[in-house]
Amino acid sequence: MTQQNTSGDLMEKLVALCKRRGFIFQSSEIYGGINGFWDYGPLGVELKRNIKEAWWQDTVTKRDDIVGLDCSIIMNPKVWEASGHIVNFNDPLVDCKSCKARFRADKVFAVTAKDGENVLLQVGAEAETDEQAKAAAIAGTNSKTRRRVEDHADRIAWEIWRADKAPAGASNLCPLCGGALTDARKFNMMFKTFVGAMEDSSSVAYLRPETAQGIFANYKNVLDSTRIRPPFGIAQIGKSFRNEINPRNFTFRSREFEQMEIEFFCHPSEADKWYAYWRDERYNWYIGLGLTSSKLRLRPHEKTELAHYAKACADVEYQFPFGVSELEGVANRTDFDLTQHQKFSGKDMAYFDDETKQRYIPHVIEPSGGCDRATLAFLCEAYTEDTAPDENGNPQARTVMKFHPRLAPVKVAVFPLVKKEGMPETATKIHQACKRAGLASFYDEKGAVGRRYRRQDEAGTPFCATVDGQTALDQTLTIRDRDTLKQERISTDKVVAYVREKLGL
RNA sequence: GCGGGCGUAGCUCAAUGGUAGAGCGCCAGCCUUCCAAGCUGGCUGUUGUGGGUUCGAGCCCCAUCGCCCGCUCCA
Repeated sequence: MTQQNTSGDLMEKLVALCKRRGFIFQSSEIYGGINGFWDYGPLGVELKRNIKEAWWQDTVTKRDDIVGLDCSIIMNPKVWEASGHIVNFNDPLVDCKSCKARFRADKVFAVTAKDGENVLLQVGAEAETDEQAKAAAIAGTNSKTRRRVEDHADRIAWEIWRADKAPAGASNLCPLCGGALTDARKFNMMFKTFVGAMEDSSSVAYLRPETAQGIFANYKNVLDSTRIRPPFGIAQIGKSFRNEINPRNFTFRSREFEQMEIEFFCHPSEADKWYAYWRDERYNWYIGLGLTSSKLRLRPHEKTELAHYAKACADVEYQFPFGVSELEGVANRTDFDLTQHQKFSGKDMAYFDDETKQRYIPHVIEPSGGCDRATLAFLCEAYTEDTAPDENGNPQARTVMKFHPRLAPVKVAVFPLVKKEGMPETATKIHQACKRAGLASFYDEKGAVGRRYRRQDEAGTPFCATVDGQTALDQTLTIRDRDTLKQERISTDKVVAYVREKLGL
């Protein structure tokens, strides 16, 4: 409890800082906001762009076996029929909490037989009517119970209800394993819209709930338009939409979010190998960008946790202040998706290997990461409170965002120590040189230099270059490290090279 | 979705049912030769929104939106 209160404070501070410094705003805030949607401000958009750029560099640009793609958000609705997203869209469903089986709520009944206060029988049954449910319940029980029910038929009180009409507080039972079922609900998780001006059933379309299906739908196009061959991957970054019942935890569960997904196609016999490869590769990617390994976990899914299409799955999880939650899932989706699309589209999805003369539908390993979740994790990781000495040498509280330099929204800030003696002019020139060199640079001459340092600390700027009295004499300035507060004197014309080297560029 | 808490200036918070305030920040200047607190002046509100009660509502009532916490959920 204490820990959660502390954590809550940390999250509150982070949310406040994000708003104050322009990382993240609530969407449509002037109209009272809208639940589950968020905007990235000037610093936030730079941070998020840097994360996406790092991902693209590391998964596409630096590799020979992955190509990129950018699909439309709205696709032919048949895509979602094939993927399974649209199944039973309008029917209330219940899920078994134990065995994960799913049923239409109007086809599952709870049957209870009571002899006075004595419950003889309480089961779930798949059926169309009350009578069928009762019959199924009797048929499914053991012979002893069946005899008691039949012998005392006149004393037995039957309670039978449909899963979507359960009395308040009553829970339904799984017809297969006897486990508890969730409440009945509609899975209208996809945002629905209409293509064209007419709003009728023939024009219904959906905002994609994942970018993956666009990749599967283009798998043939990529094979035919490039000379890439399995094992190979297709990567995409893009927005997806899910009408989450309960958005929560700042940007963590949003209704509009950005995904970074790879679908990696390989021979079925190599799927396990590639699954292990990508699981480790993706886990290490986050560590390389500064998430500490003690807060990062790689958690393999239990068999019962696996979705129907997955043979194996592991989550990269991060210990957020509000709990351990998923950043990315790496799944072995087998040939499920391509087979589905082959079935629904009638197009052949098999790949013919000229060397082995073998024809097969590739299996797919899917590393699927949440860009906004990664951004939030990097924000949480970066948030640090420490102390720095003030002008009298007394320690003062300091808030600093310790972003990995590669992700920092601003790479370098350039200051004149004081606003006179030509220092602003010199500093401006250096600032301009940094910008020309492609470094995100910020110029500030307002107020005391200590205040400017602190402002940059909150923005997470790794380096501050300060022009002082000595600059005019020997063309050197001080460059200050965000984390250590240490300063070095370097030549004014070395600022770009210095920052680049520290960024690892 | 259920239960609880909260919503006042950019931020943190005050204000018996009776004239909406403070600190910080921000802006303009001054002073400042290296780590936020010096000086002068200035800006800021349909008290989340909509109704209702009242002579009078930031305060009481209802609804609604949003945020936080706990359950639930996350094919």
